[in-house]
Amino acid sequence: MSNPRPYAASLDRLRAAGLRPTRQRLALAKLLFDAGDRHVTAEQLHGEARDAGIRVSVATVYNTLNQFTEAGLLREVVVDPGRAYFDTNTSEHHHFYTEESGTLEDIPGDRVVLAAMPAVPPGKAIDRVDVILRLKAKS
Amino acid sequence: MSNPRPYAASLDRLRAAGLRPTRQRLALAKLLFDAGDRHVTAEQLHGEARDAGIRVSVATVYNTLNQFTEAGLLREVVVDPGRAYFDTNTSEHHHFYTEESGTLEDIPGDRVVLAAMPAVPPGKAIDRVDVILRLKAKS
DNA sequence: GTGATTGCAAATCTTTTGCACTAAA
DNA sequence: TTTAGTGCAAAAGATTTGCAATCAC
Repeated sequence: MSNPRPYAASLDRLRAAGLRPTRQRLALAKLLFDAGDRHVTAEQLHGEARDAGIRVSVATVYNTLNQFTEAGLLREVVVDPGRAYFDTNTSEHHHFYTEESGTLEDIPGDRVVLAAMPAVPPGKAIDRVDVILRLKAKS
Repeated sequence: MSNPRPYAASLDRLRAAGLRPTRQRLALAKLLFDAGDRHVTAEQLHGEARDAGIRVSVATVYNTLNQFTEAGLLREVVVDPGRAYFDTNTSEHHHFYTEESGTLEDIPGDRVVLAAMPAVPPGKAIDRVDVILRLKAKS
């Protein structure tokens, strides 16, 4: 069960992104990417690091999440004004969002298709398409 | 050009929504609904009220926007973490968003169709579908 | 009058920033 | 070494809240 090089994957990932593999970046990368697809807020990730015995400041968690996003390792999901979510799945896909619990869930990109693409204003191009299906408890 | 009852429409709107037509609610309603479809932030609306010579506190602008939203007079559009937009168009439709300028533009609901509706998690129902087409300057 | 609404300032929450200190290369 | 990265605390925004004063009914 014990892995002789628990940070090998995170190390490669950071090097490939051109980010210096520091202690805290390695630890955060491990928390983020070793568990499959995840959606986290800065506060959640900071709490997990804390629980795992990793000393990281909130500022560093924010900085790291932003750097990972810029490097293409993460994607920001906007579903709540005043709270940023980060998604480890950077491929084209969409989201279910349950406001009540603050839960995000992926929807594979091929399950949602725009049947008609509206005219884009002149001089502009589509950068990204976000589809959010907001859920509530069934009545 | 001068209207003998400039607040008549706003008055009816507030009464229909069950909101007491106070001075500030009437003034904000007029700013919001007399100019057709609009997308505003609390800060923008506060500035407009200020320019129009209406004394309203920021807190009241926030409270009013939230009350109008709860009453179904406005719809909140989430496109930016850390800034809430309110849309006077409450019918089913979607949005173009240009992050660079903070500009929102409506897309009629019938111009965007989801070709395949993904399976909704058990016990949940779809409350709303938000489609955001993020724009950038054409390269 | 009486209860809803407002204003103001303070409080809260999330995120960013400045700067001295630490660590990676 | 040299420079990037980190921690901390302070700053910055956006939004909410508590409470006395004010207004609609």
